[in-house]
Amino acid sequence: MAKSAPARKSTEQAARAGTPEKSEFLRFLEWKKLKRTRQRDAVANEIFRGRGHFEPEEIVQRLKKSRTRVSRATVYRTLELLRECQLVEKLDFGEAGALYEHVHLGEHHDHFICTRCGKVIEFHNADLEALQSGICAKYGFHDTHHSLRIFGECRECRGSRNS
Amino acid sequence: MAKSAPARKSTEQAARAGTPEKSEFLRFLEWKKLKRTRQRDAVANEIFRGRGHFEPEEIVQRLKKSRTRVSRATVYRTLELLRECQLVEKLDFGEAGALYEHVHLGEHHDHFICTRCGKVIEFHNADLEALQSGICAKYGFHDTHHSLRIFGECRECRGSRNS
DNA sequence: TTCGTTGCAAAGCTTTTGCACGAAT
DNA sequence: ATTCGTGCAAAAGCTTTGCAACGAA
Repeated sequence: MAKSAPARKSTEQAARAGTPEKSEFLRFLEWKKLKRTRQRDAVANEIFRGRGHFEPEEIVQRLKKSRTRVSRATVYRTLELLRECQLVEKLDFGEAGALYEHVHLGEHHDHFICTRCGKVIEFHNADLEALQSGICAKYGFHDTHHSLRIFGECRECRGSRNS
Repeated sequence: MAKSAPARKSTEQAARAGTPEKSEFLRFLEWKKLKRTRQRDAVANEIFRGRGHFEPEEIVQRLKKSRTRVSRATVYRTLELLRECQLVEKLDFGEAGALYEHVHLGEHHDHFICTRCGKVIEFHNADLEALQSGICAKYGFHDTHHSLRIFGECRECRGSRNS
């Protein structure tokens, strides 16, 4: 990609990057004076393509099937970069195991995690966000991001209470 | 401990257990028909003694210095039991590493995690809890426990903005 | 050309497990 | 006596790292 004339400005490069998240990543690389490589592109694309949660190994496997081979080490190294610029978050759903999640720019959400069926449900509530902001202000804490996980039983599992 | 006449009822045994968390644990063991052992007592005591966060290895080391030797394997096995009865929670503070936390009965709290100095600040807000309950109800989700982590900069770090 | 980046394989860590011995009821 | 729990050491994962070759700017 970007095989024609190389971009001169970050905005140019970012503009043809596909998703806004990808642009953000490219901007981050530039800012950090890091190089844009085939591998970093591939990892980022693979992650930004999906909307769900994933494990590092999953990305390694998916890429194995694609034309761009990326080593496990590089996947981990790139994941770390994506964490640094907050495009990816590490989650921990307890029983369900530790996962990563692709953060969609400007689309924060929280999670319900059903401890019976393992389902992860996303939700968003503006009042909740507002209240959290208020609490942060009260404590003089400057919130950059946050994560709320509610564990319990989902509606379906509650319905079929037969165990 | 409990060297005189063995307890007949859970309440008896639990009554002289020290902290309410410890009682809860003993009740759990009884309920699960598991045995109360020197090692399980030692691990639980060590955890309930502190109020902070800890890593499994920390408990192993602290116990190494005490008179009750407990193997690493047993610490992990006991930690799993404590998780089962929700007396201990696994947290994930990102940069700061994955930790466990001793859950104080009836004293739920959330966390601010300063990504600059690594400090973890606990807070509690009743409105927030109420709002969360409301959201759960709306989604038909039965909340058993939840975890809110807010990442950012604490007041002190914001003040000394010199980097 | 010059550094940063990658791949590989080795090393590191944390956590889990099989098994024989030991302890609790 | 039984049955469950423990310690040990080996095994498993998962993640990180050193180093020579490679590739982007």
